[in-house]
Amino acid sequence: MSGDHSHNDSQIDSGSRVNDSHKHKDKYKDKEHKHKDHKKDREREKSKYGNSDHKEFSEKKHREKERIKHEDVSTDRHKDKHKEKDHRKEEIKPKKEKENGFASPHRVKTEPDNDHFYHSPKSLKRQRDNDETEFKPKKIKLENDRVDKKGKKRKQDEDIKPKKTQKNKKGEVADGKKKAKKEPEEKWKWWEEERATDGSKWRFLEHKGPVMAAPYEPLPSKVRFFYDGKQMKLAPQAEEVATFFAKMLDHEYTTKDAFRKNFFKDWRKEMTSEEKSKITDLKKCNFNEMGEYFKAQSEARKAMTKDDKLKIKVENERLLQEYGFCIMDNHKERIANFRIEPPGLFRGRGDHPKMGMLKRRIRPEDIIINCSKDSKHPKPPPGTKWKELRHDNKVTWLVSWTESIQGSIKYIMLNPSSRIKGEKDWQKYETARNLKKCVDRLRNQYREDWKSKEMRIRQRAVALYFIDKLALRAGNEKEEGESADTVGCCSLRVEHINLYPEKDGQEFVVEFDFLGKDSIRYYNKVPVEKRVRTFFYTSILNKHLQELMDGLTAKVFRTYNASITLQQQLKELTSPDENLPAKILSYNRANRAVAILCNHQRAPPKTFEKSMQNLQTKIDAKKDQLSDAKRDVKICGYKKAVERLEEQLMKLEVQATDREENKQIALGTSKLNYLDPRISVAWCKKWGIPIEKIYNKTQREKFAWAIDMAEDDYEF
DNA sequence: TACGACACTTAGGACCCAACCA
DNA sequence: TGGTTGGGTCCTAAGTGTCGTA
Repeated sequence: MSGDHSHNDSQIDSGSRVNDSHKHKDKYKDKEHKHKDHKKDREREKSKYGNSDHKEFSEKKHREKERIKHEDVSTDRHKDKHKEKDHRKEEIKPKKEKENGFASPHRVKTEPDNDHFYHSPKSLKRQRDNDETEFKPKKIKLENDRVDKKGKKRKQDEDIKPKKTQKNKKGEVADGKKKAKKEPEEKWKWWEEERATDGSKWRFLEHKGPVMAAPYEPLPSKVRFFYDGKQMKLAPQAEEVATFFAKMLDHEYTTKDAFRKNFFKDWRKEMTSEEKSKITDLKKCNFNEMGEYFKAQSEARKAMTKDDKLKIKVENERLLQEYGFCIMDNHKERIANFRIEPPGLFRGRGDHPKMGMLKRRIRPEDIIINCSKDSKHPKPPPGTKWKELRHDNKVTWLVSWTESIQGSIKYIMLNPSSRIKGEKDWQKYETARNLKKCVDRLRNQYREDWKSKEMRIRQRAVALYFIDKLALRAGNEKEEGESADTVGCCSLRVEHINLYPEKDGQEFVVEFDFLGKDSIRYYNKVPVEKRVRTFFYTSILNKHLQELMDGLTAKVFRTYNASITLQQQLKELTSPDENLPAKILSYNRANRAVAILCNHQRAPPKTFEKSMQNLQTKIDAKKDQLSDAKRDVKICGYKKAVERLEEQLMKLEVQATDREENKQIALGTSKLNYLDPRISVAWCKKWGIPIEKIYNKTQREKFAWAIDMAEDDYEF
């Protein structure tokens, strides 16, 4: 271990190790490599489909037995090691404990109830026939499909036997045409139907293929490019790439060395040999006229007449209707991204070594189409061919291609509101709920493992402890130089942590300071249990986790801890006598607690200070009005007016608090990806909050399953 | 068992547009 | 009526985790 950890030596156990350099990773690979046990995987795949149906147990309550608070003692502004984004991080992460008793990162931990609480996973088990070779929809059900009512929830053992087919089950394909028309408002409740158990993702898939990027339109001749002060006409290929740069002139990217270097290198590849011999220095290139031209175009677009704007809208709508939906297993489903990514310059995040490289244009010849054999296949644009036409129902994607920067595969897939995504999401939260029932056992075990004689085990246990306690990401290995230098729990290196036997009056403090996903800084100082002063594990934990609980991986801890924190915070923060805005503030605060835990940040809005000022002005004005009204009430008795003003003032103040607290925190990511929506739905039902106050339309579509199935007593 | 390819989820920022306000 | 604001949507990068193969 050659790493520079001398500053920590006094605290570091002789067996300890933080990944000290990429070079040393390999050393550990031999021992801690990933394991594959296919048989086990298959078994897991099977059992995964059946998790507990919470409905069955909603009567039973979990008792909170233990609450471990990990206060965040960190308030220090820290070193300017990381620039840019770091500053915003700096201000939000080391939050002091707030009035709601919440400190970042907040932990609320509960003990598992007895295992009987969770029933066998039959209830979610659904099957499709495996032997049905010809599954062709005779009737396509739109979103407004009618679903036979069979009570609110499926019963525990109702689906043990495989249903013949969806159509048989509902009897709709054969005879249900009229029914479908009768109740057009009713949405398809896929969550009341059976699931495939054979690993297939669909039985029938038909779509129109992707919308290709618009072809390049050469610049009008009046828009000139100058090299070394002299006008120069570029051939279309080089010109197109030049316009990518010109469109970004106002962006900071174009000042960065790596961006310029990568761009210039790739641009030259697109030049004719004559252009290549002339254009040898990016500094001598003048793209200003191009830049101005695009600015003017965008201004013109903004200034278009209503009519012209409407025409564009109509055309977009037409494209959406034509390409934005597919037919999957009898149902029309929305596609998430049906457009092929247009060419441009790669905008990696953080200090990305490939920023500025040319993202080349994707042609039909690069595109793989996936659909049913017996569907109407999408046609490539005239005179072209798809790279491949595939019929793989073991995957969910409709279209794929390989991008030119990292060589990774891009996909067109379905919208979050689709059955295929919803089922997976539901299952994710069920796995997290399974973790809830054994989390204490796991916690006891990793604490035991800290004492292990084997360094490997100690490292693994400490990594798990931090993944659990701090909701860190796993931190998979990455190829050096291929992307920004970011890390997660298992790829932390010595320079990312400091250990203090005592700091700010606390014993055993670990200070984390590293760039995580998207180069978002993670800064945190945490007091830890004594034994945890030392070691980190450098390789994949998931094998171990899999042994501890079926379906358990490192990221399940994030989901679990996020959801349990929301539930706990909602209980703590909601007071029955609060009015609606105050309750929503409480919800947002609970949501915020999770966002802070998961380190979800955003750049403060550019107009933040100003908009806060405006709001304050309004508040002041309202206060004046109120005191005037209070004076008048004595004379004229307009009590109602005073009450109204008080309420208005309260609303404004709540709004200001909420906005201030939210300055650098992004709530959306946790809401969309980590919080079991049934917790929010139950909370809304319990307190009579309209669900629209918590979820917008898109979110309601995504979480339709949860809105339908969760009652006010749902327990995560 | 090691590794690369692949599939899919999670993520923040850009952009658009409707509501609101002066 | 024009400008501003902020929520919602789109975009696509950047993660996690699994699978197939040698």
